[in-house]
Amino acid sequence: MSDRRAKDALYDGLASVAKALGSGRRAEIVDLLAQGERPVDEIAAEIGQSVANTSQHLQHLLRSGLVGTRREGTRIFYSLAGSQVADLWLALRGVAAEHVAEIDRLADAYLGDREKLQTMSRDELRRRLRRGDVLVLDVRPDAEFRAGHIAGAQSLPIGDLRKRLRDVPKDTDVVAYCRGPYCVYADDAVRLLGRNGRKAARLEDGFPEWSRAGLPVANGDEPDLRGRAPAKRARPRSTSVSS
Amino acid sequence: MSDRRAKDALYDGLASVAKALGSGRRAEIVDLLAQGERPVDEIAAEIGQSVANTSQHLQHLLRSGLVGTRREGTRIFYSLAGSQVADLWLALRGVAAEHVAEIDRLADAYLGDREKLQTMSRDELRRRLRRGDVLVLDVRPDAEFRAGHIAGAQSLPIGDLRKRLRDVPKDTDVVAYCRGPYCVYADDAVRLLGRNGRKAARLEDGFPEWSRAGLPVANGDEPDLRGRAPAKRARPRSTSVSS
DNA sequence: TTGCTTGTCAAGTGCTCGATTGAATAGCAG
DNA sequence: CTGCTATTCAATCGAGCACTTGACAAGCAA
Repeated sequence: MSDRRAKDALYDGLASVAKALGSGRRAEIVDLLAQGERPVDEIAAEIGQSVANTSQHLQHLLRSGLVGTRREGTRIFYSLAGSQVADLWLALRGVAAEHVAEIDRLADAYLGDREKLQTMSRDELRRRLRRGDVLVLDVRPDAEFRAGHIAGAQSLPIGDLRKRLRDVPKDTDVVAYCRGPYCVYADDAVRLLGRNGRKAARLEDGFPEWSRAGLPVANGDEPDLRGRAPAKRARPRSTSVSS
Repeated sequence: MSDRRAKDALYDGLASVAKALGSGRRAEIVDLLAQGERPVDEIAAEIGQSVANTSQHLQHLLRSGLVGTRREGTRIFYSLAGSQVADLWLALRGVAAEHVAEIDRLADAYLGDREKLQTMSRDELRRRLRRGDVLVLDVRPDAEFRAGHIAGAQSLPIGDLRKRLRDVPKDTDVVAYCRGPYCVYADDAVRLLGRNGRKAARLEDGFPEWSRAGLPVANGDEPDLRGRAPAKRARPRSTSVSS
Protein backbone atom coordinates (compact mmCIF):
# COMPACT_ATOMS: atom_id res chain seq x y z
CA MET A 1 0.00 0.00 0.00
CA SER A 2 2.31 2.68 -1.25
CA ASP A 3 0.56 5.71 0.16
CA ARG A 4 -2.47 5.06 2.29
CA ARG A 5 -3.16 8.76 2.71
CA ALA A 6 -3.30 9.45 -1.01
CA LYS A 7 -5.34 6.33 -1.71
CA ASP A 8 -7.89 7.28 0.91
CA ALA A 9 -8.11 10.77 -0.50
CA LEU A 10 -8.67 9.42 -4.00
CA TYR A 11 -11.48 7.14 -2.95
CA ASP A 12 -12.98 9.89 -0.82
CA GLY A 13 -13.04 11.92 -4.01
CA LEU A 14 -14.81 9.16 -5.90
CA ALA A 15 -17.23 8.73 -3.02
CA SER A 16 -18.03 12.43 -3.07
CA VAL A 17 -20.00 11.86 -6.24
CA ALA A 18 -22.04 9.18 -4.50
CA LYS A 19 -22.51 11.49 -1.55
CA ALA A 20 -24.03 14.06 -3.85
CA LEU A 21 -26.68 11.51 -4.83
CA GLY A 22 -26.99 10.35 -1.25
CA SER A 23 -29.80 12.63 -0.24
CA GLY A 24 -33.37 11.94 -1.24
CA ARG A 25 -33.94 15.54 -2.19
CA ARG A 26 -30.88 15.68 -4.42
CA ALA A 27 -31.87 12.38 -5.96
CA GLU A 28 -35.23 13.91 -6.78
CA ILE A 29 -33.48 16.87 -8.35
CA VAL A 30 -31.30 14.69 -10.53
CA ASP A 31 -34.31 12.62 -11.54
CA LEU A 32 -36.10 15.80 -12.47
CA LEU A 33 -33.18 17.31 -14.36
CA ALA A 34 -32.97 14.11 -16.38
CA GLN A 35 -36.03 15.55 -18.16
CA GLY A 36 -34.23 18.75 -19.05
CA GLU A 37 -33.00 22.00 -17.57
CA ARG A 38 -35.01 23.86 -14.95
CA PRO A 39 -34.79 27.13 -13.01
CA VAL A 40 -34.32 27.01 -9.26
CA ASP A 41 -37.80 28.02 -8.18
CA GLU A 42 -39.43 25.34 -10.31
CA ILE A 43 -37.11 22.71 -8.94
CA ALA A 44 -37.92 23.85 -5.43
CA ALA A 45 -41.63 23.55 -6.14
CA GLU A 46 -41.20 20.07 -7.64
CA ILE A 47 -39.30 18.70 -4.68
CA GLY A 48 -41.43 20.50 -2.11
CA GLN A 49 -38.63 22.43 -0.46
CA SER A 50 -37.82 26.06 0.18
CA VAL A 51 -35.91 27.90 -2.50
CA ALA A 52 -33.03 28.50 -0.10
CA ASN A 53 -32.71 24.86 0.74
CA THR A 54 -33.04 23.83 -2.88
CA SER A 55 -30.34 26.30 -3.77
CA GLN A 56 -28.06 24.68 -1.20
CA HIS A 57 -28.68 21.26 -2.70
CA LEU A 58 -28.04 22.59 -6.16
CA GLN A 59 -24.78 24.14 -5.02
CA HIS A 60 -23.80 20.78 -3.62
CA LEU A 61 -24.56 19.05 -6.91
CA LEU A 62 -22.69 21.79 -8.74
CA ARG A 63 -19.59 21.37 -6.59
CA SER A 64 -19.82 17.64 -7.18
CA GLY A 65 -19.81 18.19 -10.92
CA LEU A 66 -23.16 16.51 -11.52
CA VAL A 67 -24.97 19.56 -12.80
CA GLY A 68 -24.21 22.75 -14.68
CA THR A 69 -25.85 26.16 -14.88
CA ARG A 70 -26.92 28.64 -17.49
CA ARG A 71 -27.96 32.18 -16.71
CA GLU A 72 -30.80 33.97 -18.44
CA GLY A 73 -31.56 37.38 -16.98
CA THR A 74 -32.37 36.88 -13.34
CA ARG A 75 -33.07 33.18 -13.75
CA ILE A 76 -30.54 30.42 -13.46
CA PHE A 77 -31.22 27.14 -15.22
CA TYR A 78 -29.70 23.96 -13.87
CA SER A 79 -29.15 20.88 -15.99
CA LEU A 80 -27.31 17.57 -15.74
CA ALA A 81 -23.63 17.84 -16.57
CA GLY A 82 -23.86 15.18 -19.24
CA SER A 83 -25.41 11.97 -20.39
CA GLN A 84 -23.05 9.99 -18.18
CA VAL A 85 -24.74 11.53 -15.18
CA ALA A 86 -28.13 10.39 -16.44
CA ASP A 87 -26.68 6.93 -16.99
CA LEU A 88 -25.32 6.91 -13.46
CA TRP A 89 -28.71 7.83 -12.10
CA LEU A 90 -30.42 5.10 -14.09
CA ALA A 91 -27.84 2.57 -12.92
CA LEU A 92 -28.38 3.62 -9.34
CA ARG A 93 -32.12 3.34 -9.66
CA GLY A 94 -31.75 -0.04 -11.29
CA VAL A 95 -29.61 -1.40 -8.49
CA ALA A 96 -32.03 -0.05 -5.92
CA ALA A 97 -35.01 -1.62 -7.66
CA GLU A 98 -33.19 -4.92 -8.03
CA HIS A 99 -31.41 -5.30 -4.72
CA VAL A 100 -33.20 -3.19 -2.15
CA ALA A 101 -36.30 -5.01 -1.00
CA GLU A 102 -37.78 -1.93 0.57
CA ILE A 103 -37.95 -0.02 -2.68
CA ASP A 104 -40.85 -2.15 -3.88
CA ARG A 105 -42.81 -1.36 -0.79
CA LEU A 106 -42.03 2.35 -0.97
CA ALA A 107 -42.90 2.47 -4.65
CA ASP A 108 -46.23 0.77 -4.00
CA ALA A 109 -46.95 3.24 -1.24
CA TYR A 110 -46.28 6.17 -3.52
CA LEU A 111 -47.67 4.90 -6.80
CA GLY A 112 -50.76 3.18 -5.46
CA ASP A 113 -52.14 0.15 -7.17
CA ARG A 114 -50.69 -0.13 -10.61
CA GLU A 115 -51.67 -3.71 -11.22
CA LYS A 116 -54.78 -2.97 -13.20
CA LEU A 117 -53.11 -0.59 -15.61
CA GLN A 118 -52.19 -1.83 -19.03
CA THR A 119 -48.52 -1.36 -19.83
CA MET A 120 -46.41 -1.48 -22.94
CA SER A 121 -42.71 -2.15 -23.33
CA ARG A 122 -40.32 0.10 -25.18
CA ASP A 123 -39.83 -2.47 -27.89
CA GLU A 124 -43.50 -2.93 -28.53
CA LEU A 125 -44.14 0.80 -28.56
CA ARG A 126 -41.39 1.17 -31.06
CA ARG A 127 -42.94 -1.43 -33.35
CA ARG A 128 -46.36 0.12 -33.10
CA LEU A 129 -44.96 3.58 -33.71
CA ARG A 130 -43.47 2.29 -36.92
CA ARG A 131 -46.79 0.80 -37.92
CA GLY A 132 -48.38 4.13 -37.02
CA ASP A 133 -51.45 2.65 -35.36
CA VAL A 134 -50.94 4.18 -31.95
CA LEU A 135 -51.27 7.63 -30.45
CA VAL A 136 -48.41 8.41 -28.09
CA LEU A 137 -49.13 11.05 -25.47
CA ASP A 138 -46.39 12.84 -23.56
CA VAL A 139 -48.17 13.87 -20.38
CA ARG A 140 -45.25 15.72 -18.81
CA PRO A 141 -45.29 19.49 -18.42
CA ASP A 142 -44.91 21.30 -21.68
CA ALA A 143 -41.37 22.49 -20.99
CA GLU A 144 -40.14 18.95 -20.64
CA PHE A 145 -41.79 17.92 -23.87
CA ARG A 146 -40.04 20.76 -25.65
CA ALA A 147 -36.71 19.80 -24.12
CA GLY A 148 -37.00 16.36 -25.68
CA HIS A 149 -39.60 13.68 -26.33
CA ILE A 150 -40.26 10.42 -28.10
CA ALA A 151 -40.30 11.05 -31.82
CA GLY A 152 -43.91 11.03 -32.96
CA ALA A 153 -45.38 11.75 -29.55
CA GLN A 154 -47.93 14.50 -28.93
CA SER A 155 -47.79 16.78 -25.93
CA LEU A 156 -50.77 16.69 -23.61
CA PRO A 157 -49.70 17.72 -20.11
CA ILE A 158 -51.56 15.85 -17.42
CA GLY A 159 -53.00 19.08 -16.09
CA ASP A 160 -54.69 19.82 -19.42
CA LEU A 161 -55.88 16.30 -20.06
CA ARG A 162 -59.31 16.61 -18.53
CA LYS A 163 -60.35 19.64 -20.48
CA ARG A 164 -58.84 18.35 -23.68
CA LEU A 165 -60.22 14.86 -23.50
CA ARG A 166 -62.25 15.42 -26.62
CA ASP A 167 -59.03 15.73 -28.61
CA VAL A 168 -58.18 12.11 -27.88
CA PRO A 169 -59.78 9.82 -30.47
CA LYS A 170 -61.81 6.88 -29.24
CA ASP A 171 -60.91 4.52 -32.00
CA THR A 172 -57.15 4.55 -31.58
CA ASP A 173 -54.94 2.83 -29.03
CA VAL A 174 -53.30 5.38 -26.78
CA VAL A 175 -49.98 5.06 -24.95
CA ALA A 176 -49.07 7.61 -22.31
CA TYR A 177 -45.60 8.15 -20.89
CA CYS A 178 -43.96 10.56 -18.52
CA ARG A 179 -40.72 10.89 -16.55
CA GLY A 180 -39.97 7.29 -15.70
CA PRO A 181 -41.12 4.25 -13.78
CA TYR A 182 -41.64 6.23 -10.57
CA CYS A 183 -43.67 9.01 -12.14
CA VAL A 184 -47.42 9.05 -11.59
CA TYR A 185 -48.49 11.31 -14.45
CA ALA A 186 -48.89 8.52 -16.98
CA ASP A 187 -50.75 6.39 -14.43
CA ASP A 188 -53.19 9.19 -13.81
CA ALA A 189 -53.58 9.78 -17.52
CA VAL A 190 -54.28 6.12 -18.27
CA ARG A 191 -56.84 5.93 -15.48
CA LEU A 192 -58.58 9.07 -16.66
CA LEU A 193 -58.57 7.95 -20.28
CA GLY A 194 -59.81 4.49 -19.34
CA ARG A 195 -62.72 5.96 -17.42
CA ASN A 196 -63.61 7.90 -20.54
CA GLY A 197 -63.77 5.05 -22.94
CA ARG A 198 -60.28 5.17 -24.42
CA LYS A 199 -58.03 2.16 -24.83
CA ALA A 200 -55.03 3.51 -22.96
CA ALA A 201 -51.79 1.91 -21.77
CA ARG A 202 -48.74 3.20 -19.98
CA LEU A 203 -45.19 2.98 -21.32
CA GLU A 204 -43.28 0.93 -18.76
CA ASP A 205 -40.70 3.62 -18.24
CA GLY A 206 -40.24 7.18 -19.37
CA PHE A 207 -38.43 9.49 -21.71
CA PRO A 208 -34.92 9.29 -20.22
CA GLU A 209 -34.90 5.51 -20.57
CA TRP A 210 -36.18 5.73 -24.15
CA SER A 211 -33.50 8.23 -24.99
CA ARG A 212 -30.77 6.25 -23.32
CA ALA A 213 -31.77 3.15 -25.29
CA GLY A 214 -30.92 5.07 -28.44
CA LEU A 215 -34.51 5.11 -29.70
CA PRO A 216 -35.68 8.01 -31.86
CA VAL A 217 -36.28 11.29 -30.07
CA ALA A 218 -37.23 14.78 -31.15
CA ASN A 219 -37.30 18.16 -29.49
CA GLY A 220 -38.68 21.64 -29.74
CA ASP A 221 -42.23 22.50 -30.62
CA GLU A 222 -44.21 20.07 -32.66
CA PRO A 223 -47.77 20.24 -33.76
CA ASP A 224 -49.71 18.78 -30.87
CA LEU A 225 -53.18 17.39 -30.60
CA ARG A 226 -54.78 20.62 -31.64
CA GLY A 227 -52.87 23.66 -32.75
CA ARG A 228 -50.43 24.97 -30.18
CA ALA A 229 -50.55 28.76 -30.07
CA PRO A 230 -52.61 29.90 -27.10
CA ALA A 231 -54.19 32.52 -29.35
CA LYS A 232 -55.96 29.88 -31.39
CA ARG A 233 -59.08 28.31 -30.02
CA ALA A 234 -59.49 24.59 -30.02
CA ARG A 235 -60.61 23.26 -33.35
CA PRO A 236 -63.55 20.89 -33.42
CA ARG A 237 -61.67 17.59 -33.62
CA SER A 238 -58.40 17.30 -35.35
CA THR A 239 -55.06 15.77 -35.93
CA SER A 240 -55.17 12.27 -34.67
CA VAL A 241 -52.02 10.41 -35.48
CA SER A 242 -52.01 9.33 -39.08
CA SER A 243 -48.33 8.88 -39.87
CA MET B 1 -47.87 16.03 -5.91
CA SER B 2 -50.22 13.37 -4.70
CA ASP B 3 -48.38 12.29 -1.59
CA ARG B 4 -45.28 14.23 -0.74
CA ARG B 5 -44.49 12.00 2.22
CA ALA B 6 -44.49 8.82 0.19
CA LYS B 7 -42.54 10.40 -2.63
CA ASP B 8 -39.87 11.64 -0.27
CA ALA B 9 -39.64 8.21 1.32
CA LEU B 10 -39.24 6.57 -2.09
CA TYR B 11 -36.44 8.86 -3.14
CA ASP B 12 -34.81 8.52 0.27
CA GLY B 13 -34.83 4.80 -0.43
CA LEU B 14 -33.18 5.28 -3.81
CA ALA B 15 -30.67 7.63 -2.25
CA SER B 16 -29.81 5.06 0.39
CA VAL B 17 -27.96 3.10 -2.27
CA ALA B 18 -25.91 6.17 -3.10
CA LYS B 19 -25.28 6.76 0.58
CA ALA B 20 -23.82 3.29 0.83
CA LEU B 21 -21.27 4.27 -1.79
CA GLY B 22 -20.81 7.67 -0.22
CA SER B 23 -17.94 6.79 2.03
CA GLY B 24 -14.42 6.49 0.71
CA ARG B 25 -13.85 3.32 2.70
CA ARG B 26 -16.97 1.65 1.39
CA ALA B 27 -16.09 2.75 -2.11
CA GLU B 28 -12.74 1.03 -1.68
CA ILE B 29 -14.51 -2.10 -0.51
CA VAL B 30 -16.80 -2.16 -3.52
CA ASP B 31 -13.86 -1.53 -5.82
CA LEU B 32 -12.06 -4.43 -4.19
CA LEU B 33 -15.02 -6.78 -4.28
CA ALA B 34 -15.36 -6.07 -7.99
CA GLN B 35 -12.35 -8.39 -8.25
CA GLY B 36 -14.15 -11.22 -6.47
CA GLU B 37 -15.27 -12.32 -3.03
CA ARG B 38 -13.11 -11.71 0.05
CA PRO B 39 -13.22 -12.52 3.75
CA VAL B 40 -13.54 -9.69 6.25
CA ASP B 41 -10.01 -9.68 7.58
CA GLU B 42 -8.51 -9.43 4.10
CA ILE B 43 -10.82 -6.59 3.21
CA ALA B 44 -9.83 -4.82 6.41
CA ALA B 45 -6.17 -5.19 5.55
CA GLU B 46 -6.71 -3.91 2.00
CA ILE B 47 -8.51 -0.76 3.08
CA GLY B 48 -6.26 -0.15 6.06
CA GLN B 49 -8.97 -0.20 8.70
CA SER B 50 -9.67 -2.20 11.84
CA VAL B 51 -11.65 -5.38 11.44
CA ALA B 52 -14.43 -4.01 13.63
CA ASN B 53 -14.78 -0.90 11.56
CA THR B 54 -14.60 -2.84 8.32
CA SER B 55 -17.32 -5.11 9.60
CA GLN B 56 -19.51 -2.11 10.26
CA HIS B 57 -19.01 -0.86 6.72
CA LEU B 58 -19.76 -4.30 5.35
CA GLN B 59 -22.95 -4.46 7.38
CA HIS B 60 -23.93 -1.13 5.93
CA LEU B 61 -23.32 -2.37 2.40
CA LEU B 62 -25.22 -5.54 3.21
CA ARG B 63 -28.24 -3.64 4.49
CA SER B 64 -28.13 -1.52 1.36
CA GLY B 65 -28.24 -4.62 -0.79
CA LEU B 66 -24.96 -3.96 -2.55
CA VAL B 67 -23.12 -7.03 -1.27
CA GLY B 68 -23.93 -10.56 -0.18
CA THR B 69 -22.23 -13.05 2.08
CA ARG B 70 -21.26 -16.67 2.05
CA ARG B 71 -20.17 -18.56 5.14
CA GLU B 72 -17.38 -21.11 5.16
CA GLY B 73 -16.59 -22.40 8.62
CA THR B 74 -15.70 -19.41 10.72
CA ARG B 75 -14.98 -17.19 7.75
CA ILE B 76 -17.50 -15.02 6.01
CA PHE B 77 -16.89 -14.08 2.41
CA TYR B 78 -18.38 -10.89 1.05
CA SER B 79 -19.07 -10.34 -2.62
CA LEU B 80 -20.94 -7.86 -4.81
CA ALA B 81 -24.65 -8.58 -5.03
CA GLY B 82 -24.58 -8.75 -8.80
CA SER B 83 -23.09 -7.44 -12.00
CA GLN B 84 -25.40 -4.42 -11.86
CA VAL B 85 -23.57 -3.30 -8.76
CA ALA B 86 -20.26 -3.51 -10.56
CA ASP B 87 -21.79 -1.53 -13.42
CA LEU B 88 -23.01 1.09 -10.98
CA TRP B 89 -19.55 1.40 -9.49
CA LEU B 90 -17.97 1.78 -12.91
CA ALA B 91 -20.55 4.39 -13.87
CA LEU B 92 -19.85 6.30 -10.69
CA ARG B 93 -16.13 6.19 -11.26
CA GLY B 94 -16.64 7.30 -14.83
CA VAL B 95 -18.67 10.32 -13.83
CA ALA B 96 -16.12 11.24 -11.18
CA ALA B 97 -13.25 10.98 -13.64
CA GLU B 98 -15.13 12.99 -16.24
CA HIS B 99 -16.79 15.70 -14.20
CA VAL B 100 -14.86 16.12 -10.97
CA ALA B 101 -11.76 18.14 -11.64
CA GLU B 102 -10.17 17.17 -8.37
CA ILE B 103 -10.09 13.47 -9.19
CA ASP B 104 -7.28 14.02 -11.66
CA ARG B 105 -5.20 15.72 -9.04
CA LEU B 106 -5.90 13.06 -6.43
CA ALA B 107 -5.19 10.27 -8.89
CA ASP B 108 -1.87 11.85 -9.81
CA ALA B 109 -0.99 12.17 -6.15
CA TYR B 110 -1.71 8.51 -5.54
CA LEU B 111 -0.46 6.97 -8.76
CA GLY B 112 2.64 9.05 -9.21
CA ASP B 113 3.93 9.86 -12.64
CA ARG B 114 2.34 7.55 -15.15
CA GLU B 115 3.23 9.54 -18.20
CA LYS B 116 6.27 7.55 -19.14
CA LEU B 117 4.56 4.19 -18.96
CA GLN B 118 3.49 2.55 -22.18
CA THR B 119 -0.22 1.70 -22.22
CA MET B 120 -2.43 -0.45 -24.36
CA SER B 121 -6.17 -0.22 -24.97
CA ARG B 122 -8.58 -3.08 -24.50
CA ASP B 123 -9.20 -3.30 -28.20
CA GLU B 124 -5.57 -3.49 -29.08
CA LEU B 125 -4.88 -6.08 -26.43
CA ARG B 126 -7.71 -8.15 -27.77
CA ARG B 127 -6.29 -8.04 -31.27
CA ARG B 128 -2.83 -8.98 -30.09
CA LEU B 129 -4.20 -11.76 -27.93
CA ARG B 130 -5.82 -13.20 -31.01
CA ARG B 131 -2.57 -12.95 -32.90
CA GLY B 132 -0.91 -14.56 -29.92
CA ASP B 133 2.20 -12.39 -30.00
CA VAL B 134 1.86 -10.94 -26.52
CA LEU B 135 2.30 -12.20 -22.97
CA VAL B 136 -0.47 -10.97 -20.69
CA LEU B 137 0.38 -10.87 -17.01
CA ASP B 138 -2.23 -10.65 -14.30
CA VAL B 139 -0.32 -9.06 -11.44
CA ARG B 140 -3.16 -9.13 -8.90
CA PRO B 141 -3.03 -11.42 -5.90
CA ASP B 142 -3.50 -15.04 -6.78
CA ALA B 143 -7.01 -15.31 -5.30
CA GLU B 144 -8.28 -12.59 -7.60
CA PHE B 145 -6.77 -14.29 -10.62
CA ARG B 146 -8.53 -17.48 -9.69
CA ALA B 147 -11.83 -15.66 -9.22
CA GLY B 148 -11.64 -14.45 -12.81
CA HIS B 149 -9.11 -13.16 -15.31
CA ILE B 150 -8.57 -12.22 -18.92
CA ALA B 151 -8.66 -15.39 -21.01
CA GLY B 152 -5.11 -16.26 -21.94
CA ALA B 153 -3.48 -14.28 -19.13
CA GLN B 154 -0.88 -15.72 -16.82
CA SER B 155 -0.88 -15.09 -13.09
CA LEU B 156 2.18 -13.38 -11.69
CA PRO B 157 1.28 -11.50 -8.52
CA ILE B 158 3.21 -8.28 -8.12
CA GLY B 159 4.76 -9.55 -4.91
CA ASP B 160 6.33 -12.49 -6.69
CA LEU B 161 7.43 -10.60 -9.75
CA ARG B 162 10.92 -9.73 -8.61
CA LYS B 163 11.94 -13.24 -7.77
CA ARG B 164 10.28 -14.70 -10.84
CA LEU B 165 11.62 -12.19 -13.31
CA ARG B 166 13.56 -14.89 -15.10
CA ASP B 167 10.25 -16.50 -16.11
CA VAL B 168 9.38 -13.47 -18.22
CA PRO B 169 10.82 -13.82 -21.71
CA LYS B 170 12.86 -10.94 -23.11
CA ASP B 171 11.81 -11.34 -26.70
CA THR B 172 8.06 -11.00 -26.23
CA ASP B 173 5.91 -7.95 -25.66
CA VAL B 174 4.43 -8.03 -22.20
CA VAL B 175 1.17 -6.43 -21.06
CA ALA B 176 0.39 -6.23 -17.37
CA TYR B 177 -3.00 -5.50 -15.88
CA CYS B 178 -4.53 -5.37 -12.42
CA ARG B 179 -7.68 -4.10 -10.76
CA GLY B 180 -8.47 -1.04 -12.78
CA PRO B 181 -7.28 2.42 -13.74
CA TYR B 182 -6.61 3.40 -10.12
CA CYS B 183 -4.58 0.34 -9.25
CA VAL B 184 -0.83 0.66 -8.96
CA TYR B 185 0.16 -2.98 -9.31
CA ALA B 186 0.42 -2.94 -13.07
CA ASP B 187 2.32 0.34 -12.97
CA ASP B 188 4.85 -1.15 -10.59
CA ALA B 189 5.10 -4.26 -12.71
CA VAL B 190 5.69 -2.34 -15.92
CA ARG B 191 8.36 -0.20 -14.25
CA LEU B 192 10.12 -3.23 -12.83
CA LEU B 193 9.95 -5.12 -16.11
CA GLY B 194 11.16 -2.10 -18.02
CA ARG B 195 14.17 -1.73 -15.76
CA ASN B 196 14.97 -5.35 -16.50
CA GLY B 197 15.00 -5.17 -20.25
CA ARG B 198 11.46 -6.28 -21.04
CA LYS B 199 9.15 -4.50 -23.40
CA ALA B 200 6.26 -4.00 -21.04
CA ALA B 201 3.03 -2.00 -21.26
CA ARG B 202 0.07 -1.51 -19.01
CA LEU B 203 -3.52 -2.28 -19.95
CA GLU B 204 -5.38 1.03 -19.64
CA ASP B 205 -7.88 -0.39 -17.22
CA GLY B 206 -8.33 -3.65 -15.35
CA PHE B 207 -10.17 -6.91 -15.18
CA PRO B 208 -13.63 -5.62 -14.20
CA GLU B 209 -13.73 -3.30 -17.19
CA TRP B 210 -12.57 -6.09 -19.51
CA SER B 211 -15.24 -8.38 -18.18
CA ARG B 212 -17.95 -5.75 -18.38
CA ALA B 213 -17.07 -5.10 -22.01
CA GLY B 214 -17.99 -8.70 -22.72
CA LEU B 215 -14.47 -9.71 -23.69
CA PRO B 216 -13.33 -13.28 -23.08
CA VAL B 217 -12.60 -14.21 -19.49
CA ALA B 218 -11.63 -17.39 -17.69
CA ASN B 219 -11.44 -18.45 -14.10
CA GLY B 220 -9.99 -21.06 -11.81
CA ASP B 221 -6.46 -22.34 -11.93
CA GLU B 222 -4.62 -22.21 -15.16
CA PRO B 223 -1.10 -23.20 -15.91
CA ASP B 224 0.92 -20.10 -15.10
CA LEU B 225 4.35 -18.99 -16.10
CA ARG B 226 6.02 -21.97 -14.57
CA GLY B 227 4.15 -24.85 -12.96
CA ARG B 228 1.85 -23.81 -10.18
CA ALA B 229 2.11 -26.26 -7.30
CA PRO B 230 4.31 -24.79 -4.56
CA ALA B 231 5.94 -28.26 -4.23
CA LYS B 232 7.56 -27.93 -7.64
CA ARG B 233 10.66 -25.85 -7.98
CA ALA B 234 10.96 -23.30 -10.71
CA ARG B 235 12.04 -24.78 -13.98
CA PRO B 236 14.95 -23.17 -15.80
CA ARG B 237 13.00 -21.11 -18.34
CA SER B 238 9.68 -22.25 -19.64
CA THR B 239 6.27 -21.68 -21.03
CA SER B 240 6.33 -18.41 -22.78
CA VAL B 241 3.05 -17.65 -24.44
CA SER B 242 2.76 -19.61 -27.64
CA SER B 243 -0.76 -18.65 -28.71
C1' DT C 1 -32.79 56.05 -7.89
C1' DT C 2 -36.57 52.62 -5.84
C1' DG C 3 -38.81 48.41 -6.03
C1' DC C 4 -39.36 43.71 -7.43
C1' DT C 5 -37.82 39.06 -8.57
C1' DT C 6 -34.61 35.38 -8.37
C1' DG C 7 -31.14 33.17 -6.25
C1' DT C 8 -27.24 32.79 -2.92
C1' DC C 9 -24.93 33.15 1.53
C1' DA C 10 -24.25 32.68 6.69
C1' DA C 11 -25.43 31.15 11.14
C1' DG C 12 -27.95 28.01 14.16
C1' DT C 13 -30.09 23.48 15.55
C1' DG C 14 -31.11 18.71 15.87
C1' DC C 15 -29.73 14.49 13.89
C1' DT C 16 -26.87 11.07 11.59
C1' DC C 17 -22.45 9.11 10.53
C1' DG C 18 -17.60 7.20 10.95
C1' DA C 19 -14.15 5.62 13.80
C1' DT C 20 -12.63 3.70 18.35
C1' DT C 21 -12.86 0.65 22.11
C1' DG C 22 -14.23 -3.30 24.58
C1' DA C 23 -17.25 -6.95 25.00
C1' DA C 24 -20.02 -10.72 22.99
C1' DT C 25 -21.11 -14.45 19.63
C1' DA C 26 -20.52 -18.48 16.22
C1' DG C 27 -17.90 -22.14 14.62
C1' DC C 28 -14.22 -25.22 15.09
C1' DA C 29 -10.15 -28.03 17.33
C1' DG C 30 -8.47 -30.02 21.13
C1' DC D 1 -16.00 -28.83 28.17
C1' DT D 2 -11.86 -25.09 27.14
C1' DG D 3 -9.54 -22.34 24.20
C1' DC D 4 -8.92 -20.12 19.70
C1' DT D 5 -10.24 -17.57 15.54
C1' DA D 6 -13.23 -14.75 12.81
C1' DT D 7 -16.72 -11.63 13.06
C1' DT D 8 -20.32 -8.85 15.04
C1' DC D 9 -22.48 -5.90 18.52
C1' DA D 10 -22.88 -1.88 21.81
C1' DA D 11 -21.50 2.42 23.67
C1' DT D 12 -19.18 6.63 22.93
C1' DC D 13 -17.57 10.95 20.89
C1' DG D 14 -16.54 14.33 17.57
C1' DA D 15 -17.54 15.81 12.78
C1' DG D 16 -20.67 16.58 9.16
C1' DC D 17 -25.36 17.12 7.19
C1' DA D 18 -30.29 18.80 6.18
C1' DC D 19 -33.28 22.17 6.93
C1' DT D 20 -34.66 26.88 8.79
C1' DT D 21 -34.32 31.78 9.13
C1' DG D 22 -32.90 36.19 7.83
C1' DA D 23 -29.84 38.93 5.32
C1' DC D 24 -27.52 39.91 0.97
C1' DA D 25 -26.38 40.18 -4.32
C1' DA D 26 -27.67 40.41 -9.28
C1' DG D 27 -30.48 41.59 -12.83
C1' DC D 28 -34.38 44.10 -14.65
C1' DA D 29 -38.29 47.71 -14.83
C1' DA D 30 -40.25 51.85 -13.59
